[in-house]
Amino acid sequence: MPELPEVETIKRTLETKITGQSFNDVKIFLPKIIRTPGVEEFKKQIIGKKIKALSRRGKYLMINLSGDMVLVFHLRMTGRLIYCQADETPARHTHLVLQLDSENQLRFIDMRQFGRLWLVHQNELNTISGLKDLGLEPFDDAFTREFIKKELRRKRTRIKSLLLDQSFIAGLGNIYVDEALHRARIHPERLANTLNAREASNLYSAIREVIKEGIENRGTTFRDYVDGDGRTGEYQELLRVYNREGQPCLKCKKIIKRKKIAGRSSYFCPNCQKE
DNA sequence: CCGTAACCCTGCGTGC
DNA sequence: TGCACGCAGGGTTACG
Repeated sequence: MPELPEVETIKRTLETKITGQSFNDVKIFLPKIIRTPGVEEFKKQIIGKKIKALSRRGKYLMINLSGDMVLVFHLRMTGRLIYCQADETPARHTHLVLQLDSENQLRFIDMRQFGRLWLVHQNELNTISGLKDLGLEPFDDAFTREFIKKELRRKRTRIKSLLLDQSFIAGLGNIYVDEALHRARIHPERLANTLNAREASNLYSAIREVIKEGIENRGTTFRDYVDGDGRTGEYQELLRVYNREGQPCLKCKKIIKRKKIAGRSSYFCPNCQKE
């Protein structure tokens, strides 16, 4: 499940390889993954376009093309974007193959078929619901201790729900939210407006830490995630609570619990993270 | 404003 | 061994 660190890792692994190349052909095996435009229009518009740069916003990956067009991907749960040679056997669930220069290809693979892409003009990016409503990036200059303190005060929702809300902070998903809350020693069911200044400050630091460490370790491979080269991440080795139900807390040795909160499996230490 | 749930989908773990 | 079933999960949408 690619969250910010995973998408950032994919972006970094791909950009060194594909920047400067052009899309010379395209094969679409599962048309519904393309949200806009229609299949024929998509082919017509993308063929011949040159890749100028890659960027990321929240969990969205953007490929900036010539003609001020942008190819936007959201990988959702199990989506993969792989750079490879044309003669490599296509993996199962390959839904889109973008032919680059010579024998190189960019392939979109997605077992669950939840991933989506859009091809739009630069000034139509604000028509993509979800992308246009994204909140601040954890490393945006505007994302400060003061910002989070102020925002938490006026939110009555549970802190876990709030951190998963992409219109509040962009890029956090289930794994990094649980990790951040554990570091900040905050129970996932606490109401946001009950957090004191100290807790808000700790949460701010914890979010930036886990995201930074996630990127430094090339993301978390829990099950499906791989980067643009097909390599797994390493951060799963460093997770302190996520997917560790029944195992001892690395800080206090109490047993990690799992509970469904905000519709998501939530892992926490009942001792370090009091209600 | 907030919470819950359905929806999309396939693989996998569980229980019979 | 094999089948049926339920669960997992990001984000959007609908509804109370």
